[in-house]
Amino acid sequence: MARWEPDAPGRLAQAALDLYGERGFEQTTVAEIAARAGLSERTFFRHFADKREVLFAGSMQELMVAAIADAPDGAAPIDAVAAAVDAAATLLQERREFARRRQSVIAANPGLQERELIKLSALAGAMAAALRQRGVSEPTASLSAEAGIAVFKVAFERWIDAANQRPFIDVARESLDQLKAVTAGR
Amino acid sequence: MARWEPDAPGRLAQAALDLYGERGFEQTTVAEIAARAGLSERTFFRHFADKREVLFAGSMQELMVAAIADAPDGAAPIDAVAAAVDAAATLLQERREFARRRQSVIAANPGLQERELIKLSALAGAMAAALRQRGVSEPTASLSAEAGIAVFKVAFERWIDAANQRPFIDVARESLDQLKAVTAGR
DNA sequence: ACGATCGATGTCAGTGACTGACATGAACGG
DNA sequence: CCGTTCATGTCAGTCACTGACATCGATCGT
Repeated sequence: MARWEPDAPGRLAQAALDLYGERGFEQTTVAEIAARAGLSERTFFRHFADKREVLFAGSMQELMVAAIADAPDGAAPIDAVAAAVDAAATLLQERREFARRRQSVIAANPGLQERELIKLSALAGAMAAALRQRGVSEPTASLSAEAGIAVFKVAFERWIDAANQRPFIDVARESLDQLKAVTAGR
Repeated sequence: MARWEPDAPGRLAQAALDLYGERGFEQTTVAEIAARAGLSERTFFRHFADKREVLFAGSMQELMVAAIADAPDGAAPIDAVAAAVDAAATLLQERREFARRRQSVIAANPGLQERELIKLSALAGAMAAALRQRGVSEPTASLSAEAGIAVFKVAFERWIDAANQRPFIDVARESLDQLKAVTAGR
């Protein structure tokens, strides 16, 4: 028989998202999250570096980096980036309700927004590294990656909006076309 | 005679930058900063929302928003954004040593990087609003602003690098041209 | 001139995030 | 069967941050 209930990190993440949604992020103590997951406060901090990190455990970065690595040899940097955005869009499309709940918690708290931004920044750095791996030089690699993140952010905001039922991938592709138009001076 | 020494926020900011540079951000307590400025810990928190905020008191946002508002009527969104980046570059050029010290402290601490990112994000939001004020519609306004921030970030990193003695404004203009090339598929 | 008010500061006690040190006990390899 | 490992618990401590209340020159109205 197992000594402990399985998947402690998952239970903690679930309890945290629920409580953050019910009472708000600041009104929730780590002790409460741990109690709901049947664990001690100390164990929470063994699985997550801090109270915010529990909302950012995903694996989108690996997915997008892989998409860049797998892009066809002849693809321009911006096209490899577009493939990565497509991959992320597809992943999120499957978890739309989870994404919406999580985003509404983040939108309500500046500290969580900070964490989200640094995650996106790390993602941009990883994408730039993946581009360099393909032989793209700086600053083209960083600018391409940053452009991809900008497109992702704008598209995500439009997609998550309740009134908008279009697939993420469509919104993302449209947003990229619009960025191209903007930087072309139109 | 004045009841207190003048410019409490300025003294606190100076003491904080010095101490963060000497011992590192995490190894510095707010009590130490306040003591060096001849004030109480409580007073620190009356002037700055938290221990990080003391490094982010500048007025670059107003400057860049004004540059967008003042751009010629016929200017394309990306050109108004370019004018804003030029203005910021000129401001920072005059404070190069301060900017370098501050940046080396920020570079050493993820928490400070988070704060910097959310400041840049707020800046992007304000620039987008200034563009909308000029009649630019969404998502063009947001994408133009994000593109400007991406250029600013890349250019700043290259300019602050010790080996690089080129004026910020030159680096910034070159970076914008490179972003244009990237999104054009080159 | 003088009292009422204001505003920047100080003091103090409290909460909660996070950390380090040490203990526990089922599982697992040899 | 025994020693090690590993996920967890317990406990004490530090420090960021907050609310409540006190202080006392400066300032304003009369």
